[in-house]
Amino acid sequence: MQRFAPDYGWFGGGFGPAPMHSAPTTGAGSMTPGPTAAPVSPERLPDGAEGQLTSDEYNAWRGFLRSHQALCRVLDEELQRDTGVPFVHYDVLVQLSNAGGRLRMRDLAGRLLVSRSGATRLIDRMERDGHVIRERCSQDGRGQYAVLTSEGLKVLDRSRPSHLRGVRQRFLSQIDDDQLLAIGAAFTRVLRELERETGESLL
Amino acid sequence: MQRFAPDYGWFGGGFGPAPMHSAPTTGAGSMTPGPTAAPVSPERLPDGAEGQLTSDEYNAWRGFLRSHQALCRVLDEELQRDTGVPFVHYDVLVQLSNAGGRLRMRDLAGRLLVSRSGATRLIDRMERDGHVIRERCSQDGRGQYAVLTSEGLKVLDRSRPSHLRGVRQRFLSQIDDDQLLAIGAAFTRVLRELERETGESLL
DNA sequence: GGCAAATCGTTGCATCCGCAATCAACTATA
DNA sequence: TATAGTTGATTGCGGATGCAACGATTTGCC
Repeated sequence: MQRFAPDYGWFGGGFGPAPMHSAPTTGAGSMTPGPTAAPVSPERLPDGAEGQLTSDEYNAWRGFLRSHQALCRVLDEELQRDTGVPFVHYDVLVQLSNAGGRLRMRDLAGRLLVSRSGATRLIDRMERDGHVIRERCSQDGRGQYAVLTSEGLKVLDRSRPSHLRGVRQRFLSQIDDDQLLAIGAAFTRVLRELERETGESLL
Repeated sequence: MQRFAPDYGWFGGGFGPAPMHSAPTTGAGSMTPGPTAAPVSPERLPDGAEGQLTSDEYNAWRGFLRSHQALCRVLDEELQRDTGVPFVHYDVLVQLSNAGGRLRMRDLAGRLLVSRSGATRLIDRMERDGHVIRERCSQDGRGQYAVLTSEGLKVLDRSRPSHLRGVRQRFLSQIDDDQLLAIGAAFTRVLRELERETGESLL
């Protein structure tokens, strides 16, 4: 299962000439796929402005993408198995708890980084589960609060330790203190840049 | 739009006593939500084994989660706008290109970290777009290859520069060289740990 | 060789999500 | 105060995904 080029094709010119491919209509089929893949020189800096990634850049970016996928899947499975709560619901419980128990739908959507309709449906489900209830907003007749129920809080308290253990084992304990600081600072800057670009508040 | 406690409630004991909440059946409604949120002491180490996060840990973990959400959304929008290709399709094109132009469905699913049915549907769509075709596998009668078409390769080449520019601007250029190395190394370890746990190959 | 078990890709089904449209309620301006 | 424009939440709809089940094929074992 060796994989020479660490895929994503983002640095080092990939495979030299250009891979053969069959026309969309008929596949010629005389291809010998793997063995002649050009070995890639590491640390090749971006050529012009057109953008290849150095191997360090590549590692960071692809590691970021794939770690997130794999990590979230595993954590979600674990959470569901242990407490029956999906990762997204857990996130809602935490946000509500941190906000003092209640949050306008709009603000909840903002903190979760989901659309408004997404938040509506999410709270629908969690209301069915008895973990939140809706309450009309007295100041603004259009508004709805999502309110954490005692059942919801119990579920949060019950699932937090195991979830945090999972996060520690798979993420935090793989990272030494310097890296932790570096990562925290880097992501803060990333979010700040995205805030600047989109106008949304992300921090 | 101030937000005192950096939400996710993962360090520092959150709000002291326990937030009031109404019973699921009837919301009493006499809550004064925000202002008395207990100020949080930063850098409080995990108390026992039950797991709170230090603020550094919290920053890294939450930054990781939120950056990914925000970043992928923006990059996907940009990619779709510029070239009509969704981020997922781009990933497929890259994987195929790196593999020399063709990949068994199973391997493609593995590299994309999606389910097999997910890969099937994905290739269905991309085949409709003319970016890939299917080819039977001669060695294994069960197998199918997803094969990059010349059209697909053209699309990849056309979208790569702009996409990479976006990745640079929003991610790589927010990170200095030390941080880049730290992040790359950290994620590699994270993936290795997940490989150990799940048995799948992720690197 | 022959049969059981495993693997590959696909499909039905259910779930979840975002966009656009909608209705209700608030705000600003004349 | 009247009216237009904005904002909040919900709903219909289509798209994308995973799980379980299925048929086809290969592999392992006797």
